[in-house]
Amino acid sequence: MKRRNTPTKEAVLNILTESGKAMSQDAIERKIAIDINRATIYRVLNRFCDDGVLHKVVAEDGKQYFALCNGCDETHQKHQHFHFKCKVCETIECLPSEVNFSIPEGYLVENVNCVLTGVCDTCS
Amino acid sequence: MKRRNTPTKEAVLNILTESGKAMSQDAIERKIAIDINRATIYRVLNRFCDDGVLHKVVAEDGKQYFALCNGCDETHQKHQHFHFKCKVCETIECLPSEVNFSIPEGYLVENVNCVLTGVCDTCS
DNA sequence: TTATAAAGGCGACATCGTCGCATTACTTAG
DNA sequence: CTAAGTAATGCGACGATGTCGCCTTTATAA
Ligand SMILES: [Mn+2]
Ligand SMILES: [Mn+2]
Ligand SMILES: [Zn+2]
Ligand SMILES: [Zn+2]
Repeated sequence: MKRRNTPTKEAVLNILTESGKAMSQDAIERKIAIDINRATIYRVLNRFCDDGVLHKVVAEDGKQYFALCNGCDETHQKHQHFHFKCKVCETIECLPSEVNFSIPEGYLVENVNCVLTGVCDTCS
Repeated sequence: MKRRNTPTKEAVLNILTESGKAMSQDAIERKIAIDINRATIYRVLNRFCDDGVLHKVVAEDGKQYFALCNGCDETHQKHQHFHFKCKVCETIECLPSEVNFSIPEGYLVENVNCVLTGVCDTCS
């Protein structure tokens, strides 16, 4: 299963790089120049997640948002940082703040999904 | 808008009290004795959330889970504790571990949604 | 250039949560 | 106790989301 380079991959990655935020499929589709099928965008995004290029966040709206892995922990496959979703501008960004928690004996944590919702600095 | 006492309300609250976990609409519908419409269950749950009886958690599957407010923040605005979802038994529970974070200047946090996913002690 | 298989387009599907509207039933005033 | 007022419910429908199957297209290497 070797990856191939396609215009779609490149376009999606460019959008996410330029924005610097976590974006949903529909936001990417709206922002992207070329016309890409919805299912294809999801497949591209999920492939990037599998390859450790992106990571996925599920917000309170139940939607999936995808962001570049900048300094994410690759060895543990965890992205243990907080995310912030502004309810005004609707953008989601990765916060530098790390997630720290304690769990009961015998529990095994495999993934972390932490989203704070509110108003960002530019919107307040 | 005064609340009324109905068999539906009571049944839903009983289910959630007995389980002691956070439950989704479909799980409640499956567990409940009487037959209640899907939309009605959601309306009951959302009303309970408005009244501060329940709180809502969105898991990585994008679904909403509802749990009793036991010792939640008295303002009923924030429920700043972690939640754990076992990928084996699919149950979600409220953890005692509080959510602590630092946020950039000018940001205002209004809600917290933190879900850890993995395997619980009974399933491991 | 050609064979191989990864990637994309398209349609379909299941799920989830909400809404509008007509009906039911809880509450309370009388 | 009865009846009016209105909260709550049932039902159908809807839009949004994410995935899958199948066939076609295309990137890549032999
Ligand atoms: Mn992130
Ligand atoms: Mn909780
Ligand atoms: Zn904002
Ligand atoms: Zn379990």
